[in-house]
Amino acid sequence: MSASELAERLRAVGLKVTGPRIAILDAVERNSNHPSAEDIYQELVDTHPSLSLSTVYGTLSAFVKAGLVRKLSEVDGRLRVDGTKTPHDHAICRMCGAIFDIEPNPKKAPTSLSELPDGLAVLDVRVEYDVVCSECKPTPF
Amino acid sequence: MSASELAERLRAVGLKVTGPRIAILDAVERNSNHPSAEDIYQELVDTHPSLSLSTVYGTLSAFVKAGLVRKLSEVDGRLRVDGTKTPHDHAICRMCGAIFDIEPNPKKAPTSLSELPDGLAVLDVRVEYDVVCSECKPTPF
DNA sequence: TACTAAATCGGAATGATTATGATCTCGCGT
DNA sequence: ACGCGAGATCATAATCATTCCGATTTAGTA
Repeated sequence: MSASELAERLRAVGLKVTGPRIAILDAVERNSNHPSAEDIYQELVDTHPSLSLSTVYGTLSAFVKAGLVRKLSEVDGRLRVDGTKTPHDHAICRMCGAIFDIEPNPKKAPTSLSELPDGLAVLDVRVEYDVVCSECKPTPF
Repeated sequence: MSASELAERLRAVGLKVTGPRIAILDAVERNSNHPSAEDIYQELVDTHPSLSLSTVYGTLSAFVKAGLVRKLSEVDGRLRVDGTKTPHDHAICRMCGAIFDIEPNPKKAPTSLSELPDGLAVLDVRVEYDVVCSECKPTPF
């Protein structure tokens, strides 16, 4: 996606367009490995030497609030984000930390949002499977 | 639940029966507010003065591995556990951190385990709604 | 082009969790 | 009942992802 298209995406959600934001949004959407803040920083620091890790944290936080990226549960104590456009579920291996994308079964979606009680305004839904992947299978417990 | 019943539960999953473990299992199952490790420690330290916070962490970890309690996503950077026997979904207010129990709609359960690809062995499933609760509603963003 | 609020930077501070190593104790076998 | 050994507990220190801070820079507007 070109820089001007990325800039337009930022404007569309009311965020100022800056160099770091374009670079980070691009990196998050390009990286389908559910990167951590540190992952993104390491991926960008070569081409953006002045980038600060604290900017990555702040920018990701702004993106999550704006709905540009989704936040996963922490894995191994690290925040992980998902910048893909089509929501899907995740399976997280509790042995090695690998994250697998799981296509949600549309007929078996989680409780539909309108059925939630009271005045809860829903920002996002996460469906996560704690698993042991085939790599780690030999000693599951 | 009596101490001997709690002890039996521990034995059933292959865990040694100790004073701290009985106290922590009791506290987790009694406390329906999805407590953090610190919450449990504070709840028990008066009656168990020698209890160590690190024991609470280690014991909770053992309980999660044994399937006695479930782990939720971190809220405000803290681990939260759920010791109730009947699994249910959760709505987490991202403004104030409150956690609400959501009764899952049985007709709309998440992807059934047998449909997961490959050799993934499923330990647990989490369905979590990020919400803004009615208390925090006025300024949702 | 000047102004202002917001964004960025770098480093220090925070704080939940984990690691460590020295006791203690449960559960088993004698 | 007693002793043994593996595992549990304790107290403290270390870790490290994340947040906070004040100073500086910059985007967007008039």
